[in-house]
Amino acid sequence: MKGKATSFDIAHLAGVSQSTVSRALRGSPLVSEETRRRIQSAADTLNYKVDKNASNLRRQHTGTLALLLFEDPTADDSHINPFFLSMLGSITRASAQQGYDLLISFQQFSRDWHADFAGCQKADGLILLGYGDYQSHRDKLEKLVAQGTRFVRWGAVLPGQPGVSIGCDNFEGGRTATAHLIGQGCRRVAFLGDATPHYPEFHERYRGYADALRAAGLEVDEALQADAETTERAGYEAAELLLERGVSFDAVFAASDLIAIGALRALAERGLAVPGDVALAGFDDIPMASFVNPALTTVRQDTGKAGEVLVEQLLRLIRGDGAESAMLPAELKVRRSSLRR
Amino acid sequence: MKGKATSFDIAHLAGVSQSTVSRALRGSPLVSEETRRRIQSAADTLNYKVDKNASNLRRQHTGTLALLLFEDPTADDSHINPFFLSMLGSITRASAQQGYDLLISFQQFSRDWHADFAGCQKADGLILLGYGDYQSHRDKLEKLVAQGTRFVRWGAVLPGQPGVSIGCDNFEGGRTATAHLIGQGCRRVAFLGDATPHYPEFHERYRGYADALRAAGLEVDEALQADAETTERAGYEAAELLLERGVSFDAVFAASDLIAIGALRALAERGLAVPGDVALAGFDDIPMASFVNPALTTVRQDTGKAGEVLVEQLLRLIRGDGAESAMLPAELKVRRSSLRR
DNA sequence: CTGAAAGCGCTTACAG
DNA sequence: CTGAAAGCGCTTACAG
Repeated sequence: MKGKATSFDIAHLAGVSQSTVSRALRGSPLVSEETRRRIQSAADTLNYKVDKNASNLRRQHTGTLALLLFEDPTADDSHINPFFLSMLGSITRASAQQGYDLLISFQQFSRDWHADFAGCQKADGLILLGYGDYQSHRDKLEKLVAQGTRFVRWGAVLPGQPGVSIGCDNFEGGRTATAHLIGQGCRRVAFLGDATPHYPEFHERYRGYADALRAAGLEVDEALQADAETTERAGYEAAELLLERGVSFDAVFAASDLIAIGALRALAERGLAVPGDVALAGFDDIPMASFVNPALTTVRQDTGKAGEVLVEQLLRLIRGDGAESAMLPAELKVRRSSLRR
Repeated sequence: MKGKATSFDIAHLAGVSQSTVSRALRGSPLVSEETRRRIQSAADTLNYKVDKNASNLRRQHTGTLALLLFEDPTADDSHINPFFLSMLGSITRASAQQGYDLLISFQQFSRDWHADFAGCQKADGLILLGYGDYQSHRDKLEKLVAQGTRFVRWGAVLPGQPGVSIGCDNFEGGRTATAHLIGQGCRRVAFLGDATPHYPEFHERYRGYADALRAAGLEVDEALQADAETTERAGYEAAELLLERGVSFDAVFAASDLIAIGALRALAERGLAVPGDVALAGFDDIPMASFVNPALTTVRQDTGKAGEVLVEQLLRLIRGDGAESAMLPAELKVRRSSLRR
């Protein structure tokens, strides 16, 4: 095969000007049916495809969305967090449905990522996904806003945040899960996960947890909380820490399923039965959650819906329609790990 | 902020020509250190980024790789096959490491995908990932080759295939898993999964299965095979079919973990104990495999390695170095689901 | 409805 | 080591 066909080649073949080829192929109503047909068939025989780079350069637009996936550098890098993987799938689908390509890029929190994508014309807009220290994140978000970069982020939805955020109702999720554990007769409910404003999603879950405890007339005991990022290992270690502290507890609410699954292993190794000795609940409803033994009670985040909303709001931003932050419902999924009666 | 800065803006600011700016920023050795510094600092203050579209158009290159993910349209579309998700993660990482962006695109087998990416300058090369009917796939692969499109595919590695294929040693994986089941004392080993050349990966696993049976002096009984695509539901249904046939079996080798997990559920519902009544093994080692109860014996495909090799070979193709098909080792992971003694 | 022409923002021979 | 100029392949006012 010789070099790629251009619009000039097909103009020549169809006996029209190159401008008309361009118009015809972009579906302009200005072109007559007959001309359009001739051009189309010429394009087909030459196997012509519009050059995206040229088209994008001219139109100042890319037709692609970029997904920036942040991973905590301390996470064991063998596997991506399954929750994000699930989001990735749903975002990919949603973009495709809207006719956009999706560019995926892994980023580390520390890096100067905010500059990399803003204005280099790789994408019309950005989707930010990932946990991590929000305080350090925030500056970059503000720069993004200042630069006029279109972006939406997945995360906690709180007042005063820069840009558009989509997230689930972490507070309500935490509250419901904890209330459920209390409803099972538990009185000493531990919380596994970071509980500071640095990690707003976990913090909201923690606030919901504390709220449920107080509503039941129970004390919020700091000795019952242990930090953990979202990995199985961190969950395992946090549970061990709790055990070593010697505080008594009859339930664990983990800020994520991965943490819960790690805790489950730690508890089993100490001979503690779930749910018999300790009732357990997680957060996310990753695919694994229903397969562990016992099946894990958790708060489901609807990743399918999340992807749709993220893409939809980003496209609104791109079109200049104005987008809004939104909070998606979190749904308690009761499984065996928390059923004590 | 006003419109984006161009190379002319920074040329003006640095007091040089636009060509020099371009050279300096691309790291040409022709530019003096001092000039380069001045240009760099001008670029920094104007927050200048090279426009990818323009650069790519001029250089006739994109700096991005496209991943075409094929999903069987009959699969329940709530979740992507976890094995592919894992591959996706590893491919993303590997591309990033090589300085390439990754464009992800879901495709249906039926669609005319082969034309969509070839020559439209969206990507320098293609990675094809997904199961499905190979026969219908094949024509398109041949067209891709004819068009000179650079691509590598994940799949069975067999003689006479168009293009470069990377896959794991499916035959050996199937053989080892089956031999292990036989070693556990099983004599009637069922195979769950399509076993025709239309699905070459499964077919290879089936051939390995049959080989192990014969090597042990056991008969290959067609009544012990049931078709299934890679979903939990299909695995469940295939196991049910087997049960309804009334044939006796004391082990199941499933062509994928998802199939195995579905079978596990079907067996449990009939009151059959795994591994007590039926020993079970799968293929892939998806994250879930170690979390089901009992933990699933399986053949591990090293997705991390797979992504690296795929990207590496594709880049060789792009550079014109010539790439070769390669078969990666498959490793048996023995867990509780197959241990009868 | 169609064509001639400008221009999107770069890269890279060519000339000095 | 640097600059002036051509050109990558389109899209889109402008003129007819």
